[in-house]
Amino acid sequence: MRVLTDVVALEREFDYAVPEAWQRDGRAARLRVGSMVRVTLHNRRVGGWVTECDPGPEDRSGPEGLPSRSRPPGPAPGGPGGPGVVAALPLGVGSAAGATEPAAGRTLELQPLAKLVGVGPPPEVLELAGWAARRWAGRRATFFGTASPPRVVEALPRREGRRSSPAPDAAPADAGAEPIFDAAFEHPVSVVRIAPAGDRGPLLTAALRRGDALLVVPQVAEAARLAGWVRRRGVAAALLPEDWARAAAGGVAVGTRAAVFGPMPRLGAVVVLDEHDEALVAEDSPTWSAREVAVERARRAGVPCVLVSPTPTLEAQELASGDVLSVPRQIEREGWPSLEVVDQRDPDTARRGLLTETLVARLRSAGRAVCVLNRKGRARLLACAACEDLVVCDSCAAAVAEGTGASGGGDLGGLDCPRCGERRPRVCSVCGATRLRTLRPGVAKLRSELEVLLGEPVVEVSGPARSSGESHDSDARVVIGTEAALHRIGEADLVAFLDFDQELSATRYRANEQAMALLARAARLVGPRSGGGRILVQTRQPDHPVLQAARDVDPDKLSRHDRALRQQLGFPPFGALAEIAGAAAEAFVERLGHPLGLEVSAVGENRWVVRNADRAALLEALANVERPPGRLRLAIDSSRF
DNA sequence: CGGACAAGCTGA
DNA sequence: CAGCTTGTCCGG
Repeated sequence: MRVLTDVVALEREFDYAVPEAWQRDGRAARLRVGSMVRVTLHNRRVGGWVTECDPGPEDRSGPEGLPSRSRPPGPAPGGPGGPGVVAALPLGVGSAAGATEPAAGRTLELQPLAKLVGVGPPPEVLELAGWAARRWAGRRATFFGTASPPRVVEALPRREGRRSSPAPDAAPADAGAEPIFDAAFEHPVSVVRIAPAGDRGPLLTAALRRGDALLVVPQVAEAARLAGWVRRRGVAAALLPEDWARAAAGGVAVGTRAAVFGPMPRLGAVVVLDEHDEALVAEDSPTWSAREVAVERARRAGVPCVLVSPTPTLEAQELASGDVLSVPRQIEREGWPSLEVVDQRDPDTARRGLLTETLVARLRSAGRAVCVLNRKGRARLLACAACEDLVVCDSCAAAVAEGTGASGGGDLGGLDCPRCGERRPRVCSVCGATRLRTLRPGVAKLRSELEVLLGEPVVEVSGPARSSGESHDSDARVVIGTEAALHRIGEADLVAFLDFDQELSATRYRANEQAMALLARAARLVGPRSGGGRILVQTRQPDHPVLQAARDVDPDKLSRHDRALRQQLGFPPFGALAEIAGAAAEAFVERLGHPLGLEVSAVGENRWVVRNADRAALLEALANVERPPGRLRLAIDSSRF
């Protein structure tokens, strides 16, 4: 048995013997490509996946995972046309060496497999994972892990039958628009644009008609809701990752981004909902995109892939080679709220700062309202939770910020002085307390000012996750917070962006799409204009392409604008860029060298950005670099640039 | 990745 | 030169 271990840094595969006892007790018969096993490696037990059952005689150099000088050029590991399972040699210990093979081949006594853990990803998913590893220059074991069941699966259950055929479409409201939903499934890849409050039911129904559909959404909560929706229509649905075994038995499957590596045996179609949502792209390296894996999976299975969004990304449009299917304009328009733009350049308006007259008037007359003030990044000011003293630098007295190199979750990271670079532990130097409070003067001050203006409580909502302590978000009629508030509030009548220029002026190449996505997110919160849903945007750029597109309910207008720009500047999806960081970054960049057209720039200690207008060339070059040992973060097409 | 083992460093 | 640290190699 050839095995890829779960030792991520180890791309090489190793061969193991099937213990005699396994032949007798039936375990040998359960072994197949994808099976999860434990093996002995260098005096320790590690997990792994069977990648080949009949590896055949091998020359001593063994299967190399990485391209190496000694290996003849051939198909990439995991790629199409990879090693097929060849002849039927009897499974067993040290299957006889082929007569033509070098004698060195089988003199090695193989170690036995240590344990059969359970069922793993099916072969076609392993190959897909291998493809993804190459595409995002990551390790196969990482993706194999993503594709594996969350808990040990000893055996697959029987497939649950459809309890009944899908109910006929119960919502004939946009019957006139329906043919496009079926048409979407007649192409290998298509993009369907449906307004935030538009009805995705007919599209999903069309998906279910294709057989075992895979439905991918950005958020966990949404996956659960969608699975419920499918089940209510009389169709059994596995919710990934929990129902991994059930999904492996067949049927409709629903899940978030990792679900694109789900074990479904008879895919009929793949649908990605809200494909614009950044949650579909892994934040940490490898920065794989579920949208793209979905397309590749569907392609390999020979089934259609439909990418759905109120505001389709250029990436999606490229994958579908251009066309965006949409409902008639009037219907689409109805699925967006009304948009009001306040021009902050107006002198009378400007005088009031962020709390403009229009804003206050709309907040007064609205039902539930959410004010969004984006203050991304780390807190600027910290105060001691005990003595309320401002935390300042010991040597220069400048206000210190949260360290940037901190490990993320750890609150024991240091504090960095932005002025003199001094670093110190995260404690109050006056009283020694370790609990510090972040001051976000922007939001805090506005909250109290707004409270005075409105004469009623205004609650600040912040932080990405709702912590158990504060559950009173929903009590106040008006809340204020960062973008996170949009994810924490379920419903509202009005969303007001107090300073949208923060979004519009961001220098990230995807800034426009991200700003539009934010409006779409707000739109879903407040619902259609017919139900009173409205969005208010304060800006100094009222004619910005994003706002024009939103005002006209014409997302394609923005796409055309952005496409031209990105094409010209060589940004994804036309050119490619990658961030290379970490201790091993320098070695990696060195090995990468300077292939044709490659632009390499150092952007800090141990950090490089490489770009190439020729997208395929850069991806290929990155995939072919033999990974140096050490920590390496490789973010391909990261949207942070 | 992490164990094994070799090469280098320290102290008496 | 033992005893320990640091570095490099390699795994079936």
